[in-house]
Amino acid sequence: MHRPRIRLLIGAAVALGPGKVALLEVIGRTGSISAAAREMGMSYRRAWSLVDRMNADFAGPLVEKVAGGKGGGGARLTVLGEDVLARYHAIEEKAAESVKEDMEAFAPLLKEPE
Amino acid sequence: MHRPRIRLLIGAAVALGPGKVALLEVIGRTGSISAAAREMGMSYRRAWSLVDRMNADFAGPLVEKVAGGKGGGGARLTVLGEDVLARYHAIEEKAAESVKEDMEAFAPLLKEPE
DNA sequence: ATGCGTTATATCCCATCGTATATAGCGCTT
DNA sequence: AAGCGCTATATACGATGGGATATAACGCAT
Repeated sequence: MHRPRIRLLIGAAVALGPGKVALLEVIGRTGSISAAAREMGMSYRRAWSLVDRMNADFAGPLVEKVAGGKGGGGARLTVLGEDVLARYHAIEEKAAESVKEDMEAFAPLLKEPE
Repeated sequence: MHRPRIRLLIGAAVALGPGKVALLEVIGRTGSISAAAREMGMSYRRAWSLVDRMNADFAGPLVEKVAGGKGGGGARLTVLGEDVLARYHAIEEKAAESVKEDMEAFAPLLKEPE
């Protein structure tokens, strides 16, 4: 059974979706952009550019980056980053809950992937 | 103010978002894919391919197409198409309502586009 | 039979995106 | 000073998407 999910679009261009959120979480857990990229199977360049875009799109940086130092450096979530993550999850959970029934009615309209 | 929109995802792929929904509505209103494309400022090729993908992704066609005939032919929404549209709007409305407060708390975290 | 406007399809071109790769900069550790 | 691993950045290459254009197929109207 395929599980339809929801992506919240904010404005026209800025969309914080499951992908960026997952990246934020793995960065927070590993303390490194490159480690997160490896774990998620994406190139470092892509992970870095996603982080850069997020840092530019929000009121402040979501990820604090350190080049050089102990272990070569690293990255960690800012307070704003943690906050954004928490609020996103709250929104996602509420939306999923309120829409549960409709989604179940919607699902059978979709073609079953074999 | 940022108004949240909803995008429904099947797994990784996008099943239905604001763009396709708008296209469906204009097709339903104009009775023509090409007329809808003109009105929405997109190429006929793109409109047609979007319709084709939707028809393939759902349990059945959402748009019924007629090549040739009175007025050259046309396109109209199927019963399934109307149903999908209605359910999408219901989902969007409910989700937006349930998430209203959180979105208002989320918005100031975003950089204000000038 | 011809014309009309639509659907249907193919081809070419350009912009965008993402991977892969290479290189530089950084600061702690040794 | 040298090494390490990470951030930072540039370049090249391939894949993808979408626009523009051209052409065919279609079926009703005249």
